[in-house]
Amino acid sequence: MKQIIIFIVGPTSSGKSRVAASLARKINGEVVSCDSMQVYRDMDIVTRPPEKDLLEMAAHHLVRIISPEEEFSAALFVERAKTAIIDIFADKNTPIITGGTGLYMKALIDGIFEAPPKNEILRKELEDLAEEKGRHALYKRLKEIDPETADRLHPNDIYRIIRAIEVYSLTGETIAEKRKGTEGIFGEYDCRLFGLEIPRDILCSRIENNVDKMFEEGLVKEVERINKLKLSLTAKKALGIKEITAFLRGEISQTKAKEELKKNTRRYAKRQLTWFRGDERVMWIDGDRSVEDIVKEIELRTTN
RNA sequence: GGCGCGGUGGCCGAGAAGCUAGGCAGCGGUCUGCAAAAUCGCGUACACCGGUGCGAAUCCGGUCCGCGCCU
Repeated sequence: MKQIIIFIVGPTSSGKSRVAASLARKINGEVVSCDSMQVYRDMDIVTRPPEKDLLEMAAHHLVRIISPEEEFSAALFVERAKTAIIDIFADKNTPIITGGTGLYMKALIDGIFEAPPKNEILRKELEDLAEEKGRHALYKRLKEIDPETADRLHPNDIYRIIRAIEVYSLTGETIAEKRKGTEGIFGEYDCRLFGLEIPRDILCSRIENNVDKMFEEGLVKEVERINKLKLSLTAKKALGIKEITAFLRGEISQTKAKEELKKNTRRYAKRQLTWFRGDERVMWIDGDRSVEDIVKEIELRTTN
């Protein structure tokens, strides 16, 4: 019989962390965070890692493990998450993977193909080419080497077009080919995916409250502090940095910065929903009720 | 009460007889090494009622509402 892994997904502010920690305590589980930003240390107001009481409730993995100056990626996540899962099973506990980073989740569950990491020189070259001759020139190039992937991408999606060309240039194998042979942990374990569903208006008001709280806790000071670091490209993308930096530069008012952050967080939540809604394997459960009730339902649905 | 100006999709805003401005917000989607990112798609609205035109958001008359000035 396969070992069970529980996944809890949902948009930001849906209460995943609390549910995960409570569930972990109840069933001898350990939480593995699947979050591209909570891996970073020293920026707790921006990334909002699980609160202290939750960390005390159960063991947590992949939370606050690297410096904001370090780069992170889906592939690095998968590597570390797999290690964590093995360790947890070794302790005879149940892994509870929780988080809102859809790509990381998918990479772990369905696999991520073996390929070298980004190559700055090559990327610069391709970016320059796009600058000079336009995005369509790059798209055309991809179409020649990997028509299958090109068909799946929009000609303006320069970001992925570059990666696709990069992978081919570095390995001589196209993404389309590589994808065929990759598998994640889905077949290896009995994966149970749960999604916390919350009415959009309630979710939005929670998001707004959270942003207000972040300001009260000293968001501005924190961003001022971390801006002195050489933030990695990954860490730099955390919500709040762009907005507060604009305020610190005097480009916008603090009120405006707050509004922008709320808006961008709402949009982020929407994109997360789009991501998880598309996965047929996710069992959606009502997230707008007490943590105990939610935990109970997950437990019930996991045991049979 | 009289005169004038104006009422355009959730908001802002152009157009002044035929050629569905645009922006913002919102909604939906895509996603394989920066993903809290990047990227794509989606709205025929012109206050109301009549009239004149082949044709009216655009012209005419009236009604209502808002603003301003006058008595």
